[in-house]
Amino acid sequence: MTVEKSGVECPINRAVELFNKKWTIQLIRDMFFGKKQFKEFQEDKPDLSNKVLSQRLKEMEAKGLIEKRVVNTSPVSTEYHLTEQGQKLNKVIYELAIFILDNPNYPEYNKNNKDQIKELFKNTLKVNDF
Amino acid sequence: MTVEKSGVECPINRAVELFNKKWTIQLIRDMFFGKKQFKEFQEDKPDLSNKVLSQRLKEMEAKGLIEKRVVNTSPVSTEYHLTEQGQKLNKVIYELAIFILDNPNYPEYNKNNKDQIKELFKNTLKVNDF
DNA sequence: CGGGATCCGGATGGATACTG
DNA sequence: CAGTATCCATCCGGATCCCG
Repeated sequence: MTVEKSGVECPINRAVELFNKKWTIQLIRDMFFGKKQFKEFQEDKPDLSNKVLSQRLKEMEAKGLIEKRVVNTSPVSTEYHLTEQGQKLNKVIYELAIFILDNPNYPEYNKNNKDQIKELFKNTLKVNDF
Repeated sequence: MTVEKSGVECPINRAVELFNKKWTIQLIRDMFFGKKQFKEFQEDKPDLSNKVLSQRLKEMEAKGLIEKRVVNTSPVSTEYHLTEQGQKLNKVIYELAIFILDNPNYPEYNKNNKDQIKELFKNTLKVNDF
């Protein structure tokens, strides 16, 4: 690629480093959709173990995508939020969704639900705001 | 998520199924940047083995992202191209690149090279065409 | 050149049990 | 609720050799 010749890594390689661990993308999506607590992230993911979830959250925090807030100590209450940087992933998530929704290989998305889901993503991700 | 309640999978889950595997994103990027041959994909990836590359190409073909063209039989010459669907990933790739380039955590991209790389991606991915 | 077959190691992640 | 500690299965992928 031309990028390498200028002496820097291709940004796509950097991006892959950030997102190729399992569950990472879904966790970011979940935070856009309002999930904050450790347990919430596991609700619709029966095979996301404590260990892996804990690892992912730490990694994402170390990479500056999310931040951890200890809200209360007894009972323990912790919240995870997207950082300002993390929120800039809204367009990536949106384009991923659009790619699938507009893909004829996924007929489960039809005229009955497609536009609704698009609107849901568009509003939730605030695609036009940033 | 609200999506699940409408009876369909979240499109992000579907997207993750497509791109989870190692090298997939880079291979798609490479094809946007003109690479076509088996060997070309390995050039800047010293640890992408024949086996894994072969697997990835087959998977991507099965998923309708790329197509295989046997150009010549002796000597063997095969080309891999993005399908019409695959080409619609241009915006996903673009947004991934932009996210990294505009991220202050990657100071290797500075005023000297950032705009150049952005232009390169914008032109190569033809972001405004589709 | 474009792969297939085998072999094998390390990394990843899931299950379970336990703790503050 | 939010994790930690262990154990274990699997899977993924790299190396090597081989073939048309």
